[in-house]
Amino acid sequence: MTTKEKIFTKALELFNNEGVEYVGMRELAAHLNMRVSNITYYYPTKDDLVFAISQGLKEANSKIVVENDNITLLAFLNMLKQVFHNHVKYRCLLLSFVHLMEQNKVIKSQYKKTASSRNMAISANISHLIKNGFLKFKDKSDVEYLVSSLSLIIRFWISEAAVSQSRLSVENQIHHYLILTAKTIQPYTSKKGEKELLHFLAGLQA
Amino acid sequence: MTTKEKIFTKALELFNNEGVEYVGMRELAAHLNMRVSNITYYYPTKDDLVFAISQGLKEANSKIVVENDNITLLAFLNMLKQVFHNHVKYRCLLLSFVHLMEQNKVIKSQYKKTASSRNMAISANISHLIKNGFLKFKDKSDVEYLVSSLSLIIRFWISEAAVSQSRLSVENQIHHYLILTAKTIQPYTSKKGEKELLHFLAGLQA
DNA sequence: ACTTAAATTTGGACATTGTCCAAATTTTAT
DNA sequence: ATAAAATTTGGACAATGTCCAAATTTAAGT
Repeated sequence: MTTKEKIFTKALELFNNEGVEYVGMRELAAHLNMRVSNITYYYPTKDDLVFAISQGLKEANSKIVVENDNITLLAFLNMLKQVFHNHVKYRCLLLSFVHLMEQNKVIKSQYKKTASSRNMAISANISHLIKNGFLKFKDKSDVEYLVSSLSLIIRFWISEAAVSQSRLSVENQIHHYLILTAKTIQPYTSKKGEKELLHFLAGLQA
Repeated sequence: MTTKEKIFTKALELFNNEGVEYVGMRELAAHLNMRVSNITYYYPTKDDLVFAISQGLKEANSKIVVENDNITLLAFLNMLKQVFHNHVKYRCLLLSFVHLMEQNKVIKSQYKKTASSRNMAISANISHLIKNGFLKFKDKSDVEYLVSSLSLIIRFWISEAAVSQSRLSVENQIHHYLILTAKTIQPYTSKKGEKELLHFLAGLQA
């Protein structure tokens, strides 16, 4: 493992445990048996380090979220499950989300792209799920608002969990918000869709 | 206006505009034609100042959220609308939400109370809305998850808006998330409930 | 093997932050 | 008018992220 990778890994670990804002460069350096300016050689500013981590999340998610015309509702929900797990691995980012947006302009512009492409990916998947008979909508604008709802849950569930559900294990937190996600979709399912949705929920208990 | 109130007001203004973390004590003092240590006389630490502001939001919301057995769905939605407006007035708090939770233990314990009492208030209102024939649920657990969904939207809509909807005016942002809230409730409305809900949505346009 | 250049690591400096305190000043009460 | 209390002030402190010149290690060419 290169020095740069060691820094990345230890930073992610400490940031996740204590919060990005509460891990100083000196503390990070101490954990690495390194001097501070050695870190700044690879990552000139703390923002650069955070940005690198955000790229890590982006890559991890890009491996999961795939465009697929033949997607099923079950596959869609399982995809979200994997995204949730990635969010746990990179939770420091999501917990400092708005703060990072305000502070770090590179992350902000980067994120805007990610956000809109995610929204489009969700929209596309919803369209496919309609076409494939898993979902049905009375009103066209309902689709748009379902996408908004899902975006909100996906982006902020871990923040909510940190505040309200910290007594639960990580696994149970994920379950809770996956159920919430499924329930949000449920009103728009067809018979076929609801069957898969219930199957997904049953699978969560096992 | 007392010195303490002047500090409070100016701090809220600057915090809202620039973010809590990006307004230093010296900058705040300069805007007040005051020395830093004069602020710390009234608010020994910045946390104390932030806590005072959080109390302001709490009081503002407590005036709105009332227990009412005869509540209608329209009244419930209008209550949420006022809460949303309060959130705009105190947006610095909600934007730094998770960050403040981690850092400021007084705010954290304070918030946990507020959060659970809010959840209970929403739950109580939903129960009344069921009893009064505006909502109906097939599954009992659906109630619990609707409450969770509403909590999530209420708490994080402004964070989402700051990132994704910053091009919209504040008024339009509020509209967007009120519609989202209404759509979240819609699947569980009775005929009577849906009528009021549509009336509320129509009122938003005017 | 020796020299040179590049890459890496180091210690110390800098400005900025929130916090704190003793002294000075203003206000209030007697 | 005087004493006490409340308020305001300037300056200090440790901690933070950032930066830079010098020292050290590594790699490459002869």
